[in-house]
Amino acid sequence: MDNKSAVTILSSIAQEARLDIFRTLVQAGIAGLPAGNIAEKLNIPNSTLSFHLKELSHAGLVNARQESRFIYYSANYHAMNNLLAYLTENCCAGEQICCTDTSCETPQKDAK
Amino acid sequence: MDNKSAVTILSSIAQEARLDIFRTLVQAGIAGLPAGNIAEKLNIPNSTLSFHLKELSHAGLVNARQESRFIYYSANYHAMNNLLAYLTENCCAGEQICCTDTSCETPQKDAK
DNA sequence: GCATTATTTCTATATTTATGGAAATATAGA
DNA sequence: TCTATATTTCCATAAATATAGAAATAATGC
Repeated sequence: MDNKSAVTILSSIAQEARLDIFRTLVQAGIAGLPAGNIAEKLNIPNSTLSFHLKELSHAGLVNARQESRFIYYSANYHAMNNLLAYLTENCCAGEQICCTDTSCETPQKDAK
Repeated sequence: MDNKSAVTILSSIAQEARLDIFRTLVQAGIAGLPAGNIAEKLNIPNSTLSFHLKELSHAGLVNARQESRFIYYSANYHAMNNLLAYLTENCCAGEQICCTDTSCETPQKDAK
């Protein structure tokens, strides 16, 4: 992943409504949820939700599939996984400094 | 970490110049770099850089320390670590679906 | 205190992003 | 085809963010 696509993906979740939407879709699992269902659950007007869903799918973080009259949106776990890998690689010195357990602190020396 | 602070941190790196700045600081290690050094390296005017550094430090992603006439900025690895933990926990179904190796795909069923 | 260097704040401007009502489009059943 | 439902697009507007020159502030050495 390059710098620019990382920014695109980050931007897509760097917004309260959209982070809520994405988290909701993650919870919903691979089947996803119809747009109206998300709108109702999160109390977002349809047009506003549509705008945010477009941002998310443009970034590749959500997938859409039509089923009967509904459009089901679902989280793209793979894309999120790629983002986490990018951040770990490029923004955590490849896990050498920033490890995964929360007790991890910045080393005092010999950080290589 | 709550939703709002996650958005604050995500916003702070969801911008090309700032992601560049942060990556540069990660590479620089715990000693960090003086502001002018970053500006020169990334070819960003001082005032613009200052604006971005403020965003990053407001989000808690970078630390600043004065040393002589220079202000050294450094990456806060711990904060980035917290963000990754939040994303893994809340946006990857707690690693049950979105695991860490890149070959990982979304499961077909029994995602629990 | 003065000059030099480093950085920030101020200011104006340009650009992007978010919001939501109303109209348009799409799907499907009677 | 008509109707109902689901979702998107259009549009205007409001708000937030980014940019960078110029002036202001801070730290240091002479």
